[in-house]
Amino acid sequence: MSDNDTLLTTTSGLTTTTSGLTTTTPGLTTTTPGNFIRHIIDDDIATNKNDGKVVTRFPPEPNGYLHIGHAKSICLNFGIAEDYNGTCHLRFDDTNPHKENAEFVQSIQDDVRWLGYDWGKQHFFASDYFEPLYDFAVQLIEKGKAYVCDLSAEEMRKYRGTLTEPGKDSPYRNRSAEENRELFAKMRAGEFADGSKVLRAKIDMAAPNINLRDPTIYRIRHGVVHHQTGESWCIYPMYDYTHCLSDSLEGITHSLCTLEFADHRPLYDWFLNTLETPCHPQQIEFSRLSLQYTIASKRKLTSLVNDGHVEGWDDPRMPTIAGMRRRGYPAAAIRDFCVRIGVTKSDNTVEMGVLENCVRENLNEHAPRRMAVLNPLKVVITNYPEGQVEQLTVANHPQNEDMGTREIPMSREIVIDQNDFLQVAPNKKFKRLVHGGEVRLRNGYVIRCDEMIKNEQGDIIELRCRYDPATLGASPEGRKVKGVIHWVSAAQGISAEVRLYDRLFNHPAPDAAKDDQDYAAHLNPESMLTLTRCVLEPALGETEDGEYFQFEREGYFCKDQAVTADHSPVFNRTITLRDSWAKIEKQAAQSG
RNA sequence: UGGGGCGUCGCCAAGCGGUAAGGCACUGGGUUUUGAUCUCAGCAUGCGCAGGUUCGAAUCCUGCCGCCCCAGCCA
Repeated sequence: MSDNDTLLTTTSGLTTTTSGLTTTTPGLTTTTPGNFIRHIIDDDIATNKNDGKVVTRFPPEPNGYLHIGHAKSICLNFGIAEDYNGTCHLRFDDTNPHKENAEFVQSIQDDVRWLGYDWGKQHFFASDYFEPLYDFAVQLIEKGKAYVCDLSAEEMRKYRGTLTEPGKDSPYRNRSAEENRELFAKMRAGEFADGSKVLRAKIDMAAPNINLRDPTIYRIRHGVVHHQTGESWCIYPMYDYTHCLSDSLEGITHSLCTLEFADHRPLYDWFLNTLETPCHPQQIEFSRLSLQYTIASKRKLTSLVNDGHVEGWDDPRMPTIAGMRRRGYPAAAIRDFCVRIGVTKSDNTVEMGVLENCVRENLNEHAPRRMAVLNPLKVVITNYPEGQVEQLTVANHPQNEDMGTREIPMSREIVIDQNDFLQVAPNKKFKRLVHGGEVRLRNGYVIRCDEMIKNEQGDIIELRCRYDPATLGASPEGRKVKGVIHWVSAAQGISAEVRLYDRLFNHPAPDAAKDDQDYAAHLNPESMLTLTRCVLEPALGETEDGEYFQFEREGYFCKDQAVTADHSPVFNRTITLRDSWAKIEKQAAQSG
């Protein structure tokens, strides 16, 4: 995959439910919407092409972490393999040791596995084929279809011609097979300096498709230690040459890649037609994914990390798989997203709302509910017995009894969120607590605010309220209390740090300006807000990293691996709850 | 003035000659001890434009227009 690339893709038959065809293949029933690639495969199976087998592959280059665009490709390739009872290989396209490393190889494996896919024994490296690839090159030379060229990179560019003018033959184009074989052997033996020679396919310097103007297939690279092959090679094959042959060697039937490789297909086919190979996979191109408010170019993601704009590849604001995992996005939500966006050949930019909807939908169903106060305001219940602590039994999920219950303590002093109290209601739709008004404590009693205590600056620092003992699990007598707010008993609550995340960029297309500089100017300065005085209900005291919850009325949160200096837990806000109040507030403000 | 790809609702996306699926978003109603969830309803006489073929065209033909990709010894 490329440097600027976004890979993309969709669909998978995992646990997602979407409308669409229900295909029953031996052993499994899935509901995965069809797409043009699946239609092609259906036809191939109908005509018994490849003996009805389906073998795909996900071929990342280990030069960075996987991002949401790769998720599309992973779901497409592994999803198809699953649905057609085929296999999907994980193959690292590691032909450029200069940019690749073992950390990336590891992270890619972790991410694919986390997404829910298993390549079984089908784990390969293009570098596994360096020896056979070398032999194929010799075969090309013997057929008079490749030659060693001494032109410099710059000269080669001049000889290549332009988009509208044909190129011209290299003066080295007609070397004999013997001479080429000898020269190529010396290239491998390390007798030539970097850049002094390359091996080129001999095709057609006047081809309208520039990829066919005698493309380079081997270059010399001394002094780099390849993460898999060490220093055993000083010549490395190029992508176009390596990919098709690797596919063939592995018996891939359908080689799915992104649109920009469509121009390379003639080359893909040329190598396979020219050489004696095991099989001829079919390359099919689909469009990459663009997600609003994010960038998906590995080059730029790398610079976000290296320039310190984020804290690492797994920063919760990053559109990387690792970042989304740490942010708390469930793998199933990402898979669902990949199914929903579809697979086509048209350019597309998906709105963040689609991904967010997938995350909320999944979390709403699976996240246990808890109460947590992010911006605490002390409340003393004046008529509540001093020293008394009640344990209230509350449901972990309002719509799913199977998720059980938990106990939450209630006492004379509690904390509520500062945003849930206003001295005077700003409009008639406001239904939280106001001075002199009533509100229900979620899962608890109805309280009335009698008094506000302020500091010298006039800030409200404490509320004095009374509770109605008859309102636990019951409506109050003769009046309606519409508002419900969350709270935590002050003495029993545990302190925590909560990180509120927002989009990394404040421009829908930070990538739009093609120059690599611009995107940084669109970084959202408020993409992370850290709250350090949060109070969580006791049940949140023992949680594992990665465990997620809905903090009622606030959003979905996930326990982070970090811990504060005083050993308090840290939670990341995955996403807020849908907020129709924000809209009402705006309208109310306009209409009074 | 080269080659390749693409244009169906704000964003995705079905459709493959028989009279515009679905999702997200949005709007309005109902339920609700999360302003959440859930639920009901609405949301393209129209498929880049213009002609043509046909009883019938988003689907076929012709011609335009627009957008994306390609001149790495990157993938």
